Amino acid sequence: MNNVTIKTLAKELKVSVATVSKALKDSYDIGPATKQRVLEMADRLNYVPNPYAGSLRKRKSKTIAIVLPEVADSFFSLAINGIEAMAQEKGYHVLIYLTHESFAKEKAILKDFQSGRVDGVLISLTSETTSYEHVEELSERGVPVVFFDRVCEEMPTAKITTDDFDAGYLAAKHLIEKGCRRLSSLSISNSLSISNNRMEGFLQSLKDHGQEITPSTIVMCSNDLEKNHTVIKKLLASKGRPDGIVATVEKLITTVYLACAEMQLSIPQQVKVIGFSNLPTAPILNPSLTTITQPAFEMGKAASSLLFKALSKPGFLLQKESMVIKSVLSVRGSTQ
Amino acid sequence: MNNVTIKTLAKELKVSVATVSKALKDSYDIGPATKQRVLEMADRLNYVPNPYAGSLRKRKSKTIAIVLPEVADSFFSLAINGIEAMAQEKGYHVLIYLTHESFAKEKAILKDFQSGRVDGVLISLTSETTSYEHVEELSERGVPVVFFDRVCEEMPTAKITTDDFDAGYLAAKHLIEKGCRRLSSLSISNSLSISNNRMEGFLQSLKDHGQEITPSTIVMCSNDLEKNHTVIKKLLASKGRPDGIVATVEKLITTVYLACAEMQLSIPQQVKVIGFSNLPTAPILNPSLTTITQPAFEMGKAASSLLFKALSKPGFLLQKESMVIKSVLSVRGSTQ
DNA sequence: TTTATTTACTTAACCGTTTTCGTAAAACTA
DNA sequence: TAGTTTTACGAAAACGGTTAAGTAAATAAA
Repeated sequence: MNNVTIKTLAKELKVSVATVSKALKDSYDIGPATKQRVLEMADRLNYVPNPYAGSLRKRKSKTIAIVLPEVADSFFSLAINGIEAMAQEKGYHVLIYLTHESFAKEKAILKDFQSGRVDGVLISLTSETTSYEHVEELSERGVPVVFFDRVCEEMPTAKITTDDFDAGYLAAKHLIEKGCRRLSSLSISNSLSISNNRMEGFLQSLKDHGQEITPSTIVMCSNDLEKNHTVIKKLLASKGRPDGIVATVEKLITTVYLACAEMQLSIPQQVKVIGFSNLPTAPILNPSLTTITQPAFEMGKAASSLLFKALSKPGFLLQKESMVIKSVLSVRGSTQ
Repeated sequence: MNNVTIKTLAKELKVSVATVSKALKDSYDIGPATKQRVLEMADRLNYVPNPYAGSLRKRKSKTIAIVLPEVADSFFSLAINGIEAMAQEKGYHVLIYLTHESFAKEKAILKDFQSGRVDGVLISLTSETTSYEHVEELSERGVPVVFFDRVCEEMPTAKITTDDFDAGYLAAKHLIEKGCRRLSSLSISNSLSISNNRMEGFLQSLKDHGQEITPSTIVMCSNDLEKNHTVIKKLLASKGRPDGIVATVEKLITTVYLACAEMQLSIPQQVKVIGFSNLPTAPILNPSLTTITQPAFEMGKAASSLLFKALSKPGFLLQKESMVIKSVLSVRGSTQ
C-alpha cells in the first residue's frame, strides 16, 4: 500500500529513523532546522504513519468500540452520533459491533477485546444477557468499560442511564390522570435492568394510585414482530382489555398502532398510548404520539466523554461516575 | 493488558515461537501432538492474539471502514445493520466515521485510510462533495472503495444505488395520476448524483405528462431544520402553491407534515405527499405516508458483499460490479 | 583553560506476529 | 547400505514505528 515509511524519509534525508520519528512528534531534542526538513519531506512524499506499528509499540490503539444490540431504533442511531462526534474530537477511532441481541455474540466480541484491539468500550447489553463475567474479565484486564442505556447494575463501572424508574412511574401516572383504569405495560425482556426499572416504576405508580394489578398489567413481547403483533392483538381482544398502554420500547409502537387500527379501537378515545421513543415522527403520527424521550445524543456524548476521561487520566475511577439523565414526557394526541 | 503472547506459550512449552505461531494456524508442518499441546496451553492461559502485530506483519487489517454523513435517518441505520452483518460473517471489523456532511472531514478521513488502517471502504458521500481526488488517491493506493447510495458516477469502481431516476419519475407519475397539477420536489443538494437523478426523473415525468415547469417545481432545502421549515411554509403560502409534494429525503417529511398542519392544509385533500423514506412509522402517520422505499439493508449487504469479494479475489474488478437495486412505491393515505 | 552541561543526533532494543530458510532426524527408495 | 525425501521443528528477519541510552560536538560554567 503506502510504501513511504519513516525509513524512506530517513534515507532520503540522511538521518536516522529515530530522528524522523521524533521530529514528526515535535520532540524537544531535535533541532528546528531538521524538524523543518523532516516535515517538508513527509509532506512531499505524502507520508502517512502506519497506525498499527505505533499501536503495537505503545500498546494503545486510539480506538474504542461501541457494542450494541442493533441500530434499529432511533435511540441507538442518535447515540452513535453522539459517540462518534466525541471520538472524532478526541482523535479516536470507533469500531462498531452489533450483537443482534445474542449473548453468545456479545461474549465473543468482548473476548476479542482482550487482545488490545481497543482502549475502551461502550456497551449496551443484549436482552439475553444475565451474567457478566465476560465484561468483568475485560475490565480486569484493564480495558475500561462504560455502560449506556442497557446497563448491568452490579458492575462497578460507569453507567449512563435515564431515570427509568421515574419514567415508568410517570408514564402510568399520566395515563391514570387521563382517566385510564386498566393499564398494560409492554416490555421485551425481564433481565434488562432498564426494562425492570421502567416496570417497577410503572407498578409502583399503579400501587400509589390505587390501581389494580392483573395478569395483563405487564405483557411480555419479544424481538419478533409477528409474535408481538399476535400478542398485542390478543391483549386488545381480551375482555378486560387495557384502556392505557405503555410501549416501553420504540419498536413496539408501530405494532400497537396497527393492532389498534385492525381492532377498530380508536386512540385515544378507547385506548391511550404512550411510548418510550425518540421517533422524529412522533408529532405527525395518527394520532400524534405522547412520548417519553431519552436524550440519546447526550447520553452517547456523556458515555464517551466519561470513557475518554478514564483513558486520559490514569487514576480516574469510572465506578464513581455513573450518571442518570432525565428523560422527558411530551404529551401529545395519543393520551388526550 | 494481555501479557500472554506467543512467546509466553513458547517458553511454557519449550518450543520456538515459530512453532507456536504455526500450530495456532494449523499449519501442515507441525506435528499433531505438538499442535494439541499448543492449543491446550493457549486455551489454558487464555491466549488472545494481538491483532495489530498481525496486521503489521501481514499488511492486512481485517477491518473495513464505513463512511457516511450521519446516522440520522432510517436508511443509514438499516444499511449499517446490513454491512455489519456481512462483516461479522466474514470475520471483518468495521470502523465507522461520520462526516456530518463536511467535505473537509471526508477528505481527512480518507487520507487517514492511506495508512493501511483499513483494507477497504464503503462510502456514502457528503452533500458538499464535488471533487473526488481524495477517493481516487485512496483507490490508487490499492484500497478498494465501494460507493453506496450517494455515489460518484465518474469513479471507476462499484456503486450500489437505487433506481433513482425511475423512482423520481414514478413519484411524479403517481402524483399526476392522483390528480395533482402543481408539483414540487424538495431536495437538499444539487451536487449529489442521487438527488440529481431523482430530480431528473421527476422533471422528465412532468414533461412526459405535459405538466408545466415553474420556479417552484424544484425547491432547495438544506440540512438546517429551521430553514427548511421556513422555506416549506413559504412554498405552501405562495399563490401557485403545490398540490403535490415529493420529499426526496426522509428528514424533510416531518417538516412537510408539520408545515401543512400549521397552514391548515389537509393531506391528501389539498396537498398530496410522497416521501423517499424507510420510516417504520410510515403506515401510522397522520395520514399514513405514501413512500418510495429503498432496500437499505440489502444495499448495505450488497455493498459490503462486493467489497469482500474484492478483498478476497485478487483480480476482482470492482468497476464492473455496480448494482442498481429497485426501490418500491408503497401507496398509502397521503396520496389517496 | 579545564570541566560540566546542553544540544542534536544515532544506535539498538522492543512491541507480537508471520514467514522464509535451514536442518537434524526419521522414513523411504534403490 | 547409501542416498533421497519427508517430517517436524527452530533461527532469524521482517512489518513500521517508539524510546531508552549513548555520544560527539558545541556551549556554558568554574
